[in-house]
Amino acid sequence: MYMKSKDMVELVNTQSWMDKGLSSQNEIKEQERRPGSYGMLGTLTEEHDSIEEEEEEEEDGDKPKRRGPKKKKMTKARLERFRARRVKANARERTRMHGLNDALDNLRRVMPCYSKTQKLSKIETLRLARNYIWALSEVLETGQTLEGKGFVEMLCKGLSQPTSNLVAGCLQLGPQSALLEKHEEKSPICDSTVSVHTFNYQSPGLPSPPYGHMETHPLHLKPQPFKSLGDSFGSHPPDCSTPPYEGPLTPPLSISGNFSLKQDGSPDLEKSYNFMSHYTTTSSGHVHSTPFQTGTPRYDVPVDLTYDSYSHHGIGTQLNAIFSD
DNA sequence: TAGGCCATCTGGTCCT
DNA sequence: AGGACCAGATGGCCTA
Repeated sequence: MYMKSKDMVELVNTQSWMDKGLSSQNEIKEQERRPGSYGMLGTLTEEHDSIEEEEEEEEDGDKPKRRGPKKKKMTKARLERFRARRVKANARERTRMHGLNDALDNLRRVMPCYSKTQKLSKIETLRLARNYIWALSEVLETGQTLEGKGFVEMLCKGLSQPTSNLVAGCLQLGPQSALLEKHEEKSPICDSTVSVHTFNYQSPGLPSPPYGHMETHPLHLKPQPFKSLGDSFGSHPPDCSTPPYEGPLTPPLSISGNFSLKQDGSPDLEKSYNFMSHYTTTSSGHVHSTPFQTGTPRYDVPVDLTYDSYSHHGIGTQLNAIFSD
């Protein structure tokens, strides 16, 4: 009854995978590698068989009868249809999740800190995005210049120490670094070949470009030395393709509504992140933390680090948690 | 080995 | 009926 994974790959491949051009050997191998994939269908079939048996038992047993429409017998034909439907649904779901991941990737690209080699995790990307929106709306609302330190602090609220270090490191890069990035396709700070960084956060001025890629980031459409956020966004918005906004400002984006703020105006994030760490990268491009050794001299970003550790839920749950707090 | 992160499968629900 | 969306479950990979 078990369908071999190879057969399943072929089956799926002939469906939506071909449509999306996802039929590379690597991806097929990825599918074959995954234990949760396809083999489960066999299990599922058995489950249905057992349901039938259970129903038969119910008829002559003492158990109360099941309500609702009686389940039809799983004939071979029905089973086949069910299986085909399931395979199609799986393929759709896969495609959907790929789309979601693509969107997340696009989001990563416009974040103040982007590196192809050092991807932020999904949850950290969402947190950073929230902070970024918050910081930008703060600029729009108050029109005030954000000090570099303050900007970084805003961005790092609620982020893990490794991500905070990463953000702070990226924001410290000057235009030279942007050039480097252009040549090397990655920021030296974010280079995954450099495994450990600490940041001596000393810039009293404003964050310097790049915030990610010059080509894509809205703040980089006019690559010029950063004066200040106030200068850049004051009466004359940056020279970008977006026409100047003439209408009333977006009602403060309901900062207090979108982000629950403490009295000092910072997002209210409960738990403290109570260990200090460097950030390191893995071969898979993820940021990982390394706790500092006691007594090791270090220069950390003086960010009031808080970290609300959401439990491991689905991304939907995580989104809810992020946007409801 | 534990924990974080991830991709995938799956069944339920809602919508068209 | 079929597709989109969602959340739970599962297991692999990686690092500390």
